[in-house]
Amino acid sequence: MSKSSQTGDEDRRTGPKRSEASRIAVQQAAIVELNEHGWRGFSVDRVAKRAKASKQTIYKWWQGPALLAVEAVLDTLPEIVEEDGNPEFKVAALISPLIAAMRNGDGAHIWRGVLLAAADDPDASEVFREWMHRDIRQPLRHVLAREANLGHIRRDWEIDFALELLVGPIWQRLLGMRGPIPERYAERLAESVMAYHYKDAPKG
Amino acid sequence: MSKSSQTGDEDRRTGPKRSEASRIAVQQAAIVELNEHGWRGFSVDRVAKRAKASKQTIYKWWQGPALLAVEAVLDTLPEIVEEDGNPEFKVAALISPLIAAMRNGDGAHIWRGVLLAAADDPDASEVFREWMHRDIRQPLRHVLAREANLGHIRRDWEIDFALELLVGPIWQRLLGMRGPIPERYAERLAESVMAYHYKDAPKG
Amino acid sequence: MSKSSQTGDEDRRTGPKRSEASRIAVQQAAIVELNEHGWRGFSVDRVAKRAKASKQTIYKWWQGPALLAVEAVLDTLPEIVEEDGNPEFKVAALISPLIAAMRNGDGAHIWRGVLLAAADDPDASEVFREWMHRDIRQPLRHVLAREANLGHIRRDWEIDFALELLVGPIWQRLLGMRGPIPERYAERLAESVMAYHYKDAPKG
Amino acid sequence: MSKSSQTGDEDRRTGPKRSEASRIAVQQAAIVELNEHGWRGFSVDRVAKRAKASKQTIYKWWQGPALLAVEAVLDTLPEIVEEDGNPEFKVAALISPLIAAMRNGDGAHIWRGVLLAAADDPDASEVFREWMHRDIRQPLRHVLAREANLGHIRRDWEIDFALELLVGPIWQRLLGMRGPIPERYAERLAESVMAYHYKDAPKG
DNA sequence: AGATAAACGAGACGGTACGTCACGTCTTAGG
DNA sequence: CCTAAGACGTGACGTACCGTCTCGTTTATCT
Repeated sequence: MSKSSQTGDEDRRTGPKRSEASRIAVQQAAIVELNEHGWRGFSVDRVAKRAKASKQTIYKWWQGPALLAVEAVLDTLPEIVEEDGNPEFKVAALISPLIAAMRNGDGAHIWRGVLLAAADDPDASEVFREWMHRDIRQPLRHVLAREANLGHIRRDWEIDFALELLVGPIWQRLLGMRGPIPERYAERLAESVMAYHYKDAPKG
Repeated sequence: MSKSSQTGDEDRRTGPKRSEASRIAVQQAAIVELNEHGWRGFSVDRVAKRAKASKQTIYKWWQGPALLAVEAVLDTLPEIVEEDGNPEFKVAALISPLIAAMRNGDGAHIWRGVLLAAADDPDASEVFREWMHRDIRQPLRHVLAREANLGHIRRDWEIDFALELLVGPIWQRLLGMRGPIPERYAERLAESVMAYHYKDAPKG
Repeated sequence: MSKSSQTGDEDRRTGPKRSEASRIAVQQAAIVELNEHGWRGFSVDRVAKRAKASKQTIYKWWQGPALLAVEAVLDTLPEIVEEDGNPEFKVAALISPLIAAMRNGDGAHIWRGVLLAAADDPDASEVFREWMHRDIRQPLRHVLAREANLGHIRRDWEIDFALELLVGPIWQRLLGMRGPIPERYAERLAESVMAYHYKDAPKG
Repeated sequence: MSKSSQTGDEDRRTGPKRSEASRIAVQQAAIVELNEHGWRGFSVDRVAKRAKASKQTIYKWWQGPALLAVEAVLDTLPEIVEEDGNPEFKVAALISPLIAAMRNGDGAHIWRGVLLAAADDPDASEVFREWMHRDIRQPLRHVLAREANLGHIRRDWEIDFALELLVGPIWQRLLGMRGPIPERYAERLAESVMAYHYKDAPKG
């Protein structure tokens, strides 16, 4: 669960705790709504009605529709696991859960919504950026740093560019949205990142 | 000017013509509004008020806020010009007007709005996609096809992937939006496309 | 035809005359529209479209929708004819064309619209009032003045009250509008006027 | 208060009640607007602005501008009180609150608006008709029925006609609207009703 | 026979209001 | 104190009509 949906304080003393049932109902409803109406038609009122929750409760735990949508979907991603293999494979592994999610039925539609929600709202954007930083950029830096021939890729802007090469094309796919995501898409993106960086690598 | 804001028929015989002054006022107002309030706060009412136009007129010529925003900005892009030079340079030239626009003052903010507007609405998305197809994908295909070592890049999905590698990272930049777009960005994207495709190229 | 739809000047020198065909088409269309949509939904745009006339033409000859509606209907009333008979009969004759019109198919609906149109707009109201003055109040005054026993009914407010007794109930019918106008309605109204005034008459 | 502005259910259990302050502010604003702009210029937007209420709230409790106007004014009428005296006086008493309201400053203007609003809209018309039925027609029937010499006035259409004689002239006054309502107007109308019906009465 | 001018169809335009929808805040009552 | 239910002010949506205006065509009368 992301930060903003946590209580944060541990010394709360009285009254009932936050209802987990309510949280789950709201997030599930949010995903269904995002799928059925897209980000454009996403509405807190409808989520509340569907989840049989009150708007007050939603606004208490989420700052607004954008954060609600973004967190609801991000919370469904699996934990990141360190994979073994050659660096290309490791890089591909960073985005393959994302790509798997998008291939899964309405996944593309939903993730499109997330992207838009994140872009619409500064706070949601921040949450999204943090997720990407933690779950993709950080591991990516590790892989690149440890890889013998790419040890020279260290500076922030270099990592940023690698990240852009890795995930940017996914957004283009998502926004253009023609047909399903092809096979081996993650692998090809990883190859592209590698190809760009190896060209500067010291030959050996 | 994009398709939907043209009359299309040349044999209309009577009645006043579409007011060019009104069209320009509306599109300029739209850009200002997009800059000041972002896509989230973009409102036809305000555009109308600022342009001293009536909502009815706007809705007559544009289907809604999304198309209004997208066209207003796309119409400001310069015509595409064929450039000379090596293939990498030619590819970079395809996106450098876009990148130049984004570097220009509020450009990034505005283009972010365009991207969101296009993603929010199917029709705006279509207009945006057509623009990209015509102004970027088509020339890209030409460059790749003529380039000796890349003549094997022919199939649609190959072009699509090259396109994704070329523009995807820009969207990631735009959505993440930290700091300005670095120097030689277009060139680096072009290099990345080339690096990926040359790796499959028959060695010569 | 009422005043405002006449040209008024005889020294026009050049150009075509007012098109009678257009005038008729517009007035007929107006009546149909008044019937189909009531006064609430009466729209110059639709009248113009139905009559294949241009709005400009309509606004040239009529000041606005209210006058258009009122005149269109008033122009369908027959000329007033002096009738013979006892005073009660003569009084009834003053309103029987009106009542006949209201009984005629959609007449009630249409006249309801006229009443509303007249009340909505000062100019239309004036036209309506003039019609009533000329076609009902004036003849009514004559009848009352000539009738032996009612010669004492002379002052303006007395005539006005008689007029109110005579036509007021019709408006109440029109606004309440339950069921058709009963038989002998005009006669009963005339009786009521007489009954009220005879009670003050010098016995003889 | 009229029917449509009541909640109707008494077993609602949770949530805020309807705000009485808002209801009052809206109805008062409605009356002021009706007075200043007449029915023609009556606009929900302006009422909302003046009452510092939201359009949504207004549309929640009133079906539209017509019902808003009609109810706002009808709600200002005093309760009906049974009066003592001869039948003529009793009949006059039925309409004297109405006539008093019309004499009161801008009353005529406002009531004119009510009449038009009621005529413009079927639902408003129904509310108006119900009010008239309950507050005028019903008591009128009682008075006529109990009066020795008029016991023969029983059938619906007879009552209806009496009602038309009684209130119709008021509408004619309201629509023609020249000068103030004269003195003893209610009494004269009552006399007229009586005069008409006594003429058929069995001589005693 | 032009030239002149008005009438006319079509319809674009700036406005204002309509009736609906969503946001985010606030109020009430139940657990 | 958390929650469901939902009323409320704010403001945008997309549509309809008003009354003015500009086009280009079609008559009539005047030179």
